[in-house]
Amino acid sequence: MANIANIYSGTLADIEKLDGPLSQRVYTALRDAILDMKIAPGEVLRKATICEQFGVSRSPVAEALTRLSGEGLVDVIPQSATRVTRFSLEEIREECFLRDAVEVAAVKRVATTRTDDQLLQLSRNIRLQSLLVEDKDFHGFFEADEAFHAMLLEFTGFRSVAAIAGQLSLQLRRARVLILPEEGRPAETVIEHTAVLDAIRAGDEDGAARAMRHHLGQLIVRIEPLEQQFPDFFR
Amino acid sequence: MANIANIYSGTLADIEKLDGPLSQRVYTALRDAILDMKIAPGEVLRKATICEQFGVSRSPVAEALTRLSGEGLVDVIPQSATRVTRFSLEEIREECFLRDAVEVAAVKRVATTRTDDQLLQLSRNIRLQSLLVEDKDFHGFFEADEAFHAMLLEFTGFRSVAAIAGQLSLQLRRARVLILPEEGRPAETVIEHTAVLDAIRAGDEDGAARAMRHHLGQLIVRIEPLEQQFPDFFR
DNA sequence: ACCTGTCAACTAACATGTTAGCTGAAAGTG
DNA sequence: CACTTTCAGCTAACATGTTAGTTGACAGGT
Repeated sequence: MANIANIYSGTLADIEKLDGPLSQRVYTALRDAILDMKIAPGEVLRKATICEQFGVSRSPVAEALTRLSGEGLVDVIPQSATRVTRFSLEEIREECFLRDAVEVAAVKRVATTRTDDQLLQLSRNIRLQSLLVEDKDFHGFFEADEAFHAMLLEFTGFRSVAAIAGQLSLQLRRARVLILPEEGRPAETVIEHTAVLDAIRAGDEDGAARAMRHHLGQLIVRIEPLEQQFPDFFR
Repeated sequence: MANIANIYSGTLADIEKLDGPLSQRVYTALRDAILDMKIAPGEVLRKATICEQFGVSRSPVAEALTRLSGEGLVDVIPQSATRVTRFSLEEIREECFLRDAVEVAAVKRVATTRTDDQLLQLSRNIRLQSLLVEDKDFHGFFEADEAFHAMLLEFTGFRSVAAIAGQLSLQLRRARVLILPEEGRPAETVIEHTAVLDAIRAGDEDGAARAMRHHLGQLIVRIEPLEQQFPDFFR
């Protein structure tokens, strides 16, 4: 007999397996679940329920929710409720703009500074992407895709720019989970990634920028139809 | 008899004057004090002391510190202490890179989309900057400078891109307070802002980008010497 | 039937008691 | 004297009791 209050039960990671402070573990578990769309946008998160599920008191849960709220992953309605943030196309377009600005700048820089080792790592990653597409391992492909972009950001020489830039486009990352299974898109993505890498290898700053801009531009046109497809997830 | 624990007493805004939840008021007061360098980098923030100063309990203070920690404005050392984050040149260079990426992208866009009203607002702001420099009102100038950049970001048409981009360069904003009184710099800044505006008015996308890149590039060369000048503020 | 005020139930927000982990000084040891 | 070890004191972290604001259902008036 499924309890309505526990509809996302079992989708949360076991915090026993993580280490560090309780609040950190609760935060990580909730964040992962939200980013992977295991908890639907709009769904209510009750402090008391979360406490029971993790077997912890309200303090660490409150802290975790505060952090998630700061990242825009949950909406706290004062004295009333806490919900997983719904998508807003306006906000997603903004994130696309920012992501484009940062990743294009990164790729221009990398095109002029890249080392042989970096080129090797990137091309290895792309070969991995191809294999995962062949195997139809979409989850694995998603991770390799993220790793490709993260590598480009890291290769700017700014150690944690990838982490900071990642925080800019959390809604985007979440929305991408919805378009993952779209037929043929992963294969196209690999081609676009390859174009970026080829330009970087050639040291062609502007070509790399154009290739990256084109690649990122594909995302928003695939996200826009989601508002019709999943109206409940949007506000 | 000044209490050592209260050395930043009186620099905190009176939370009675703010509204909203207590945690929000505490957060705002602390954040403003940190950004304005009224609490020095490296200074220890004791929960108990803050509670006394604001006359609130530990919960809202804890929540405020959690949020500040998420923004990188304070460092929490588990079970030990909470300090105002020290500067790191590495991190500041990163923020410069990100800020450059975002603001150059913004200015390129605005150069092709600007309306007459927007041009008017920008030129009004620059005239205000000139007046404030003449009056040697550095604090006022600082605010007008920030407003200029915020306006450019807003004119991209992405409503809250200014707010999000602002979060990217909090350390930069804090460090800028230290270079404020540098002789002659404000006057130069006005000239650089004018160059940006002129290019935007001319619809010269690349010229605006170059002008903005040059302007932002001035910042890091002025920040770097601060590490020698204020060694205690750096880690 | 349709507003409209009241109120009970539920939630986050706040206060406070308790625990666990770090830290640095002092005592012990070679 | 140097190099551990112990331990008291302090801090953030966690648990839990209490308050206040929101919401929606329901009663009563129009």
